[in-house]
Amino acid sequence: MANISEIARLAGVSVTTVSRVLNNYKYVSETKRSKVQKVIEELNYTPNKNAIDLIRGETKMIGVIIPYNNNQAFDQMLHGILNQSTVYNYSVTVLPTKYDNKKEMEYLTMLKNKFLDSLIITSRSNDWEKIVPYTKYGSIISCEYTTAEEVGCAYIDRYASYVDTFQMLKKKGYTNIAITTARANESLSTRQTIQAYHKVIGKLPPHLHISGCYRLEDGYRAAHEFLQLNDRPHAIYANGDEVAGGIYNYAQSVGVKIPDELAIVGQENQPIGIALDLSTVNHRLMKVGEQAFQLAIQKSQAKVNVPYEIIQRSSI
Amino acid sequence: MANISEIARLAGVSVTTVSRVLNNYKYVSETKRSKVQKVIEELNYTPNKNAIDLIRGETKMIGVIIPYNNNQAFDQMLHGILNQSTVYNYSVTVLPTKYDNKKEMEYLTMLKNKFLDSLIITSRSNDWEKIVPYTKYGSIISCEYTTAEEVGCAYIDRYASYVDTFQMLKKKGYTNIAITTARANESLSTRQTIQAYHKVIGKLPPHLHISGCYRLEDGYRAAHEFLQLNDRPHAIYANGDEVAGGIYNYAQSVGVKIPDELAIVGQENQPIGIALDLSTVNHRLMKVGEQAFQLAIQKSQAKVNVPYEIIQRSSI
DNA sequence: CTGAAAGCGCTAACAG
DNA sequence: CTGTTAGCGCTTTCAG
Repeated sequence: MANISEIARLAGVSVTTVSRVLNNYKYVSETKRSKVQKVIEELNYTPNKNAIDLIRGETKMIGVIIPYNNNQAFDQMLHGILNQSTVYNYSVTVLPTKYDNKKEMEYLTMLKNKFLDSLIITSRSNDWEKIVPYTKYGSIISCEYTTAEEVGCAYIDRYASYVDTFQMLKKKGYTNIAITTARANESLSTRQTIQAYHKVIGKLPPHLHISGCYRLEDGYRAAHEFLQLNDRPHAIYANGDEVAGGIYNYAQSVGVKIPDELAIVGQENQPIGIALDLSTVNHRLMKVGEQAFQLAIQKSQAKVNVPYEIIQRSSI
Repeated sequence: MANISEIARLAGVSVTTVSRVLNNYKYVSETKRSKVQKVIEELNYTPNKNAIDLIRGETKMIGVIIPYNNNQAFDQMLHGILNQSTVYNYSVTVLPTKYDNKKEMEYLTMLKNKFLDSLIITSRSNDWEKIVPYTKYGSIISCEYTTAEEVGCAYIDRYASYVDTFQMLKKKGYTNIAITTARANESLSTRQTIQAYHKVIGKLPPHLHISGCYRLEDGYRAAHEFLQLNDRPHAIYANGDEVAGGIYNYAQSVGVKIPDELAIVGQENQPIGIALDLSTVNHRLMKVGEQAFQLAIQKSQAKVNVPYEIIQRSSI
């Protein structure tokens, strides 16, 4: 394909001049400018992005690390990022890790090899000490709070949100409260959920916690297990609305009345929760994504707190 | 940051040798190889991807055009693509158009400027004549059927699926059938839905078609309108399970019995439909995405049909 | 206002 | 097995 020197030759000018009209420089005579433009049109020429990125040392490309690429929560953050990216003319590449440490490090390398200008981490598996050194190569933004000062964050105060939720449940008179989580103790959110439980309710009996919950079927499974306990829970705080929906469905199928016999609270205010009229905690993940994007392009190290909201519906 | 010639200098070899160890060439003496590797470690060196892409003329980057970045259907295809991309070591960049013709053309240019190796189009707004010329610069794969032979397709036979659905509805005895769609006549699926309706049911009265339906609230709105008609529909074929869920919810809220007074069929077999036990047509969009990815990396122009499946639940 | 020339960081003939 | 050299396609001094 045609390149800049061919354009220059055909237009009878230097490559510099061509580069100048390409980049809308002022000091180019109208004669030459139009001549160059004409040749560009004729040859249907488009400058090579790789060459430009190489020389500029900048790509306008931002990477988004997500553990799972089919999870409502991470999708929401991704959508927030995508919304902003189009208005600021950035490209976004999606980097799924499945919480594989090595994969995650490969993605961090993309910052170092100049492929990415910045990286947004929605959830990570490597320790921060492993990640922080890469801030030298580009800005890194986290969607979970971290004390690492080189890393900007757009975060929700999950601990506070969990405390609030348990307090609400307690105030409503629910005593035997169960929880579901995605990953087990390797996950910060899970640890925070349990901490909040300790603080508000007391010790969490192991049989009232089921992890490995991601989607509807997991909710079914969890409800099935919870409901066959001798002292079955009066309320379940699920780690997402889809899981909560599964719990609801299972409970219905075995004739357990919601909320009289079982209260349910989900998270993230998803359509399924709206449809089933489930109470939920909206962590405004899309807003988190939008904020993260802003921090990324500003190469900011600020810690921005995104407020959450408890939405009460009839499942409680 | 360090570059290849610095490594060469420090290791006391030529850049070629460094390049060779970087790319695992055979003919490098163990002595030099380890020496080079040592320097690379010491300097914490990573080769610049832009330089490599520039010289290779290939980026292992594939773009995915989606109209909306928060739509269940397009998300599913994206997830299929993402699933494959990690196993084949490709990167994926998401390109949201909002059906803006100009934006879409900008994305096509990314093929031409060597940023993208190939492009998957989940839904387009420009005419194929505008798009096809870009196949010269990289492979273009469509997730909707097209006769353009330069373009590979991973598609579902939507027309057949719509015909099947209407026939099922007819056989069940439903007579007054309404539909919802996303875009109006500018969309191929909408036109195909209407065609299928014509074929199976007959002329589609305008008041039995509501477009602009994307999510739960739109389903509410549509149901509200449909149910206040004098001859209100006995069945609604919605263009997605979320919309179907909204219809269901609204019907429930006004005491309309499902399916006795109103039958509902959705599309895409989403969690919300499972939870509400809504019948649906599963177009296996994730599989479509996976297929599209395969065609993309094989630069294939094949037309691959992905079979759909009608799932009957209690809403019909 | 214009152009020559020196790179950006890497790969790949080609000639040993 | 190794190094020299010529690019990939563009931007940007620098000197007119």
